[in-house]
Amino acid sequence: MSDRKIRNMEEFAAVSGISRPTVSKYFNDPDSVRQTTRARIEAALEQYDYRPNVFAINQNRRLTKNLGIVVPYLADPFFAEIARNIENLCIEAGFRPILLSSHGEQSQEIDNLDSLRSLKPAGVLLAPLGRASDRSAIERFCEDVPTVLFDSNIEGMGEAFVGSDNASFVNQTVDYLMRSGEPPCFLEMRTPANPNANKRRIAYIEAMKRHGQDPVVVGMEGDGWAFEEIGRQGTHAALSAGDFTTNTILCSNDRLAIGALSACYERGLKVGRGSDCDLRVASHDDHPFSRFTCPALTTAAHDYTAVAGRSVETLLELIESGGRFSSRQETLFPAHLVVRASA
Amino acid sequence: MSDRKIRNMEEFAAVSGISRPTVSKYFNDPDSVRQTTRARIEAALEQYDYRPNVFAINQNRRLTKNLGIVVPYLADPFFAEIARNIENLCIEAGFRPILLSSHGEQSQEIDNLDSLRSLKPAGVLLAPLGRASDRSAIERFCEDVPTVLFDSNIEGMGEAFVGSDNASFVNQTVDYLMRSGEPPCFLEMRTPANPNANKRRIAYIEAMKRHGQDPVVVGMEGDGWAFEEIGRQGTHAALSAGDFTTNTILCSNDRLAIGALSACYERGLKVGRGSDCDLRVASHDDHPFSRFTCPALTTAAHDYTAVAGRSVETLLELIESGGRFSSRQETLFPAHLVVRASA
DNA sequence: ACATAATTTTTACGCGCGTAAATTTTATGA
DNA sequence: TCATAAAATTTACGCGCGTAAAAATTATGT
Repeated sequence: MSDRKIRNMEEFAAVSGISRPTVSKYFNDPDSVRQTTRARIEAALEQYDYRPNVFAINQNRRLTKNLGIVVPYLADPFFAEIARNIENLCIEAGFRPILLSSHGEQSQEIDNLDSLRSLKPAGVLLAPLGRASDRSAIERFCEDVPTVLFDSNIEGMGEAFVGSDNASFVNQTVDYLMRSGEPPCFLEMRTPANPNANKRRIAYIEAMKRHGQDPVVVGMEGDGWAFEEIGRQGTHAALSAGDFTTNTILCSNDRLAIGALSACYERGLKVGRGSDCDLRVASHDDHPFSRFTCPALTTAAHDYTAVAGRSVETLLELIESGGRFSSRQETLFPAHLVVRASA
Repeated sequence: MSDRKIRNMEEFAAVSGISRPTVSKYFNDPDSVRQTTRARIEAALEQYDYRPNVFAINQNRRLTKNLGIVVPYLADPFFAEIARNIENLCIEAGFRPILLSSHGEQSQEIDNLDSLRSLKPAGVLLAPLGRASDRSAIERFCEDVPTVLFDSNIEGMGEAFVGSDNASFVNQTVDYLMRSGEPPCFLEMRTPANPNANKRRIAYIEAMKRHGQDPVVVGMEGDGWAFEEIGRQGTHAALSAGDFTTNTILCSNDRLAIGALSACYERGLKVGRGSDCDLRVASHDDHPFSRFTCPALTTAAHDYTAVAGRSVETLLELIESGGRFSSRQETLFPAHLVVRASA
């Protein structure tokens, strides 16, 4: 390993005794050059550790190997987990993922799309903020860049959507709760940020009617992404007000449920399905932490692997199709019930 | 808003009737051009929504406005939270943060440093993996790019380190636990990924000696970043083996504690400081979720704001100093105790 | 050894922008 | 109104690399 610093491909081509265009060809596909030149280049690579500038590479390519990934809030382990899965799949497919978080804010989401435009990505996987998104900004972006939406659907945006089937989530939890105890009351934020929440509420109401029960929806005040705290305070308020007409609470998502469990604990209420328990709490998402709550949370789980896998597959198909599908594809994966101790 | 698409600064300069170099000057500092030309440019900006390509901008700048941020594992809410703080501070300072996660793997950390090199950042804030880091790769990087380490220190690397004072964390929890009940046993991973863990163990042993007590360190098997699961299984094992000689467990960090609480719950052990409780559990970090565990976790809290703020300040000073400090700076912030219900 | 095909090299331009120097245009003041 | 300063324009080059076309070099089969 020589200590001389190689600043660019020009210098590296010089020390390896090969012309720059051939070196360039090598880096794009090592098999596209003659065996002997490949050996010479790789010998030079061992002496001088040179790697092409990733951003200059994509400056003048017909089709780059960049894939953008945008999630609404990366500090939420749910998105961190799914993003990590997607990133790995992109790398396996020979692409270069660029992960950006919108931090729950519209301005950041717009900035992210703008940054991605500059990267000239081959395609983008976008989980939009939802209610807070600037629809027209996203629409314009989708016109320019092949985009697949995931997790949170916005009608008509992007060439495809991959996500989970909210009705499947709710049907499974409601059915389970109905056959194992009292009918569930539904706990949610009054003004949810995400369209999935609305679909879950509707699915809950439908499911309850199907069971011949009156739906009970309890809304909580609060805005932003501090779901646990909203769930905690909202549950305290609802318990004080006597909003829950049964002993069973079905939360719209796990983070609210974590807050609800916290409130129950603070009030000395025992959660679980035993006869000595005061309440049952169930939820949706199978958040990475929900296995570790006390009691562990009964929940409907996303098929993380399927959603991540299908999202990447769909995007790659889209790219190969030249950026357009004949019609917008929607893929929804069913949930699977994870029964733990809380309900 | 015209529908004509502007592809680059050249075209935008044309439609705004100003020369490209002047437009370039405007985007770097709107006040650096004459009022009338500024008005003309901004009028054009309202008609055609053009924004310079962020990556081309930094291709040939003397000093870019890019700042790199590398964290070892972004799916850990602790790092997500501190990264979010740092990102915001960078933006306020007029810089452009690029956040990368090493996903707990050496190869990814090396890749990240390499990507950053391509971005020609003005500086980098690096929270290294720790034990899994490739020291020489990091060392070479620090030679080329002004770098400040944070959270996890590696002796001699980078121009400065900003983090928390592990001894302060442990002293506060140990002192509190000693004066409020039985002496604590220390629960940790046998082979921790992070140097902070080692410092905490040493500080625990020191603190116990100071109190005239025999330290009891309980090590848990396990590797990787699934700390909750390691904590859960390890606690089960330790409880079965009778490793805890007192009723008080002090965990090395909150994520292990979350797992420990889960194990206690599964065994029907009541955690808290009441007379009806079987165990006390305390910990370190004040992880974003530790307020919502059942019971809520007593812990020593990082001064998130101070660490994030000082890290960014230090990096900006470093950049202004031309990338070198006369000597390596180390800033450690003390913890503050957060007493909740678990101990 | 020779014709042919396959690679490589040379040459030259492009991506989108920063930046420096020389020149021209505008603004300012007496 | 004219000299002077300030700002804008023109011109030209650079960043690190992709890529296309033409010329030169190698490898292959017979």
